[in-house]
Amino acid sequence: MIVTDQNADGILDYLKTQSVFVVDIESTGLDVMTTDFLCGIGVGTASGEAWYFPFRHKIGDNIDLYFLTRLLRILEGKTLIGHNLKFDIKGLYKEGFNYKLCVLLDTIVMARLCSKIHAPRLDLENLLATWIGVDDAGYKAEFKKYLKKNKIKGDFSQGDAKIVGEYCCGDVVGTFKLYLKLEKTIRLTMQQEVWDQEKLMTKVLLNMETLGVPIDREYCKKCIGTLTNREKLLINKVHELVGYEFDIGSGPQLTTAMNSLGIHSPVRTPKDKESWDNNALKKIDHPVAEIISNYRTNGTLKNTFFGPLYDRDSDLIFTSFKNWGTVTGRLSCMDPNLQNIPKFMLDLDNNATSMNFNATNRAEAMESILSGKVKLNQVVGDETVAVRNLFVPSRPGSNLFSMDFSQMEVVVLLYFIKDEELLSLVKSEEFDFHVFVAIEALGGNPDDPEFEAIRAIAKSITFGVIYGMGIASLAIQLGKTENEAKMFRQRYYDRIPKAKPFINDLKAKIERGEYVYNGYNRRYVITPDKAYIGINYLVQGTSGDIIKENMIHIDKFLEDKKSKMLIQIHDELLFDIDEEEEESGIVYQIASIMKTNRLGIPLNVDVKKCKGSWANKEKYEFRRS
DNA sequence: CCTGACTCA
DNA sequence: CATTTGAGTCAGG
Repeated sequence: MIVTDQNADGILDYLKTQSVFVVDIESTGLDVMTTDFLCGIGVGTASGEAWYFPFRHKIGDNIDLYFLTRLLRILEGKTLIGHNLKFDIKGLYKEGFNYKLCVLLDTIVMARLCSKIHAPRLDLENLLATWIGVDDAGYKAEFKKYLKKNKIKGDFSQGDAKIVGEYCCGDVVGTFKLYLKLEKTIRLTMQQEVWDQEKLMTKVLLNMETLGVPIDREYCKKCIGTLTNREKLLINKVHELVGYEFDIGSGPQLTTAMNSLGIHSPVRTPKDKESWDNNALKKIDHPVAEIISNYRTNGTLKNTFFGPLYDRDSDLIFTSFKNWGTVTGRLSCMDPNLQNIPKFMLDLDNNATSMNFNATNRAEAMESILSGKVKLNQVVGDETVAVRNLFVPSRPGSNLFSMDFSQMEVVVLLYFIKDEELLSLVKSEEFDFHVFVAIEALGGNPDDPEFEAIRAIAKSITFGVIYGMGIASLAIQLGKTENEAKMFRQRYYDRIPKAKPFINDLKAKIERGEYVYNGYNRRYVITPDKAYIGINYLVQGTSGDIIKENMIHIDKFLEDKKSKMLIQIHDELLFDIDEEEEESGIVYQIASIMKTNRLGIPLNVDVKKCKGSWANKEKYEFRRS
């Protein structure tokens, strides 16, 4: 039902008597934290009724914004159900809504918990079709036709208030049906524990997402200039070496160019074409290989990181986390993804060698500078190009702190296989598991100059085991033959005798068709042909749920503080810490929370204070109050 | 093994 | 002609 200025009072009076609501906003687009804003709100109650409050439609009747304020006051502190609810709450938040006392129940998170497939389609239309029945989603197709006919992309304010409103009410009613169905399914699949945690996570993530992550746009702009100029140099260089101009980004053209130089790749893609990825390039003994590699790195930094961050036109970056994005239960992060910010930095010192040109190439590089194609002072600079340099404290009185678990997945694996000896060793801050394996399982000697290489093998095997890696991929990873890889892994299993039986039991269980539950009772449905993957889900997913448990407690702890939690990167949390609160020991207290989890897994936390930016981390010694 | 973003075909 | 899709590549864990 569409709300009008005439009936609004009566409807609001009724809504005031309710405690559970379904909400669904319609907006001008998806960037509700920045440029977009809501044009109407759909609200439903447990009775199965729904009302649409149109506020900013270009066609049809809107109601007075005064009713928006009244509606928001009614919704505050109540239980709100929604599909991808964080989006809707952010839209309301921009209108002055305070969600802090609400209970937030997101059907998209519930749907992921209930899904039995690897990559379920979690849009409302699909979920209604699978969980409720095809007929219930029919109104969606009808509405899509309307959008197409009127050339409406994502801005629903261009749609008629009545038509958009009826559609929105359909979503609201559907979402409530879906909620009831999924709520029951969660109980039947015995995932109440992990669902209880996810409910709280929705609000924690909202707190992070509405805060924004501050960046240094000045530095960003500088880096884009540097990278743009360096890109021109690198393209010229490749073209000179090949002898003609072409698009380095085009696979077919690159193959033709390389072949014309008599170069063939030792590596093939899955489609049996010549592969030119970094792994292939480093095996090619020709100057062009390194230039292409540098060109790619340059392009990645410019096109994936600096450019898009700068284009957001703001000193604050608003990301969105997905607590429904992965099979395992980890978070993922998008628009922008702040979980894959490069750790490396590009060093550009004051001459052409900085661009990794060798002696002969340097002369030619200088030539293109001298010929005026590129000005030297545009290319060089004493700044270092590091994406993490962009991430800076929110204000003069605060600093970024990075806190990460040491060898988290290893410890979680040890917990599952119940290796008491190693669990007690791993409690020590100094204990390095990979060194242990290198010595005890692989017979390495720490005084041997080769020891670092042996440690690297140990590390690869451990990850291989945790990832459920087959022997073939392990061999590739180690750069050894399959027989050698098999031998290394056998020694590993010999020294950690509980690992193999645990993994085998898990596989057998999956092959019998049984479901796997992680440490927080998150269910994994794995088909027998993918039984090897169970160990990965268990370890990665339990780790993901541990840090979620920590985040909920940290969020609560920081509620009345100036310090804020900014980003999660799987086993790391990034904070903006107020200097006075730092003095009174807040960092120690956060670390203590992180060391505690309901499974009693003994995790150590590395604390680093950032000097200036995220790129500059120093080990932090606690100052206890 | 788990992700997301960009580019070209 | 515009839009969608898959493949390839690369950043993180």
